[in-house]
Amino acid sequence: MLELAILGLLKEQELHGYELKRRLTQMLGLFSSVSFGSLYPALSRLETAGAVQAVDTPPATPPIPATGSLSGELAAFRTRHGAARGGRGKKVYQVTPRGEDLFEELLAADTQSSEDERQFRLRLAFARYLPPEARLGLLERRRALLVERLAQARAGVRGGRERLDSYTRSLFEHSTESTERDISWLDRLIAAERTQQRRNRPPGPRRRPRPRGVSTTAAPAPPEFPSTPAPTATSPAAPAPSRKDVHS
Amino acid sequence: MLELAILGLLKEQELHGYELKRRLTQMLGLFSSVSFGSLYPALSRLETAGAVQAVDTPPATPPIPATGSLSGELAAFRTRHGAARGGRGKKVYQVTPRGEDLFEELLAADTQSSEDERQFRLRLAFARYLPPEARLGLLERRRALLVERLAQARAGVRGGRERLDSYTRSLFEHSTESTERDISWLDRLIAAERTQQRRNRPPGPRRRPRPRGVSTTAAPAPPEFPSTPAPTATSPAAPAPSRKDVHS
DNA sequence: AATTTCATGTAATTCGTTACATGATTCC
DNA sequence: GGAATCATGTAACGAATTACATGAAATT
Repeated sequence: MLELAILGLLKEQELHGYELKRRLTQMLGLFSSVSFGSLYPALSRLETAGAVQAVDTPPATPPIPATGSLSGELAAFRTRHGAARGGRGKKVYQVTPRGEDLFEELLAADTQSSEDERQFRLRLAFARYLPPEARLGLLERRRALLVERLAQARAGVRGGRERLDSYTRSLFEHSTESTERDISWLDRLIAAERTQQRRNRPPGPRRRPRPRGVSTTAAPAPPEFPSTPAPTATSPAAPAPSRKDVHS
Repeated sequence: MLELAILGLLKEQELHGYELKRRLTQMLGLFSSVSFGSLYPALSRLETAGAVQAVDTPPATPPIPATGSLSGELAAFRTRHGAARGGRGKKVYQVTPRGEDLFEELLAADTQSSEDERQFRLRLAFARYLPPEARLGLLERRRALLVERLAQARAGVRGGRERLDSYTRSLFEHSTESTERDISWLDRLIAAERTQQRRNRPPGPRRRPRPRGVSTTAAPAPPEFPSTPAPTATSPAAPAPSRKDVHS
């Protein structure tokens, strides 16, 4: 998870750990913060795995002005070269081709396990790097999961004998409402995605171009979009195709 | 976290692990599932700590019908007595007085750290066990946190140079909107809570009855409710005091 | 010169998961 | 008597956190 986020940010720009943390925290500001205690080890792992590497910063600073100041020159040396690697200088990282592959792999992996809220958001934030089909799959899996949860939550409440106290009830109602909103938001995204895909593959005589056997783990059954899997007030009337926004 | 949830459920009803898991999963259905691999160890810890204990089920089943069946009697024995504790019989737990204390303690603890969504929801679900002031504190701290996050997210986006692609943008907008809704939901809860507290402590001559020095960790400054900590569109016009629901 | 902020890292701990292993009960 | 379900537990592992330790650069 952290690896994916790091690689994603590093793809766009070379960064060092400290700055990376700031961006992650802000980017994940919508989900959570990241601590140095997890960031640096993650960076080390990635470096060991050959997914990222410290860049040789070309000395934009005057190349050794030879001021005679031993400590100054030493500091400059440490910052830019060897010692910086092992010592305390700033280490600016970049992704390697190996890292690009890893990124793709991590992004495509459909863990779908618990604590997926962050996972999903993270993947969506990097959705532009996904092939269109995988993108749709991501959105649809998420939608299915939310619909499922909603149904279960409602069943649980209806099945449960004990009436809830006001706090639990309020929590339940608010959560339910939020999930419904999430679902219809996903519906809009999915609709936009479909529109977009139709536009880019316009005069295709075959409706479904038979998905090439790439990822075996995802979507064995066709999407079957508007056939509300749960009958209970899931699709909010109409998907409201107001926003026709296309990525970037 | 898990301990708190277990104690809270066990407070209302004696349960065994398997059933506990089912209820937890459903209750946390709004947040997440729980695995046996974490549930049983948690139960063991609580038992070791003397917070819960296996109940001596009074033999509602006919007390040893003396059928001559050795294995049958052995099984019955195991289910109800000694061996059941160490062996494989159903173990029904109840909270001890010690456990009640632990529950109060865990519930009152204001961890406020990361992964607090679940924490907050769990605490709110048990809010009826909190003293009114602590309840208000819980809601207000949550609100403050969301407001703070919202402000930071907006600042981050405005500060960031790179324009976001459509997915990130949509994610950001949706998250922002959700958070705003959460905040105004909290506003309603807080307002209801205040109304409720005024009603129960009606003709008090002193407005603020000088909080007794109990918890040092929370709310050193007075609540200062409607003074929007972040100026940016936080309070949604009016708190809309439509629902006057009081707990249970 | 001192303090703050930037910057990198390690160690111990927390809290949970998945996978595995086993036994008891119920139903066909 | 065999399968599904109920029920309890252990072992190995995972991902992140907090606390600690250190040092370099910028600011006052």
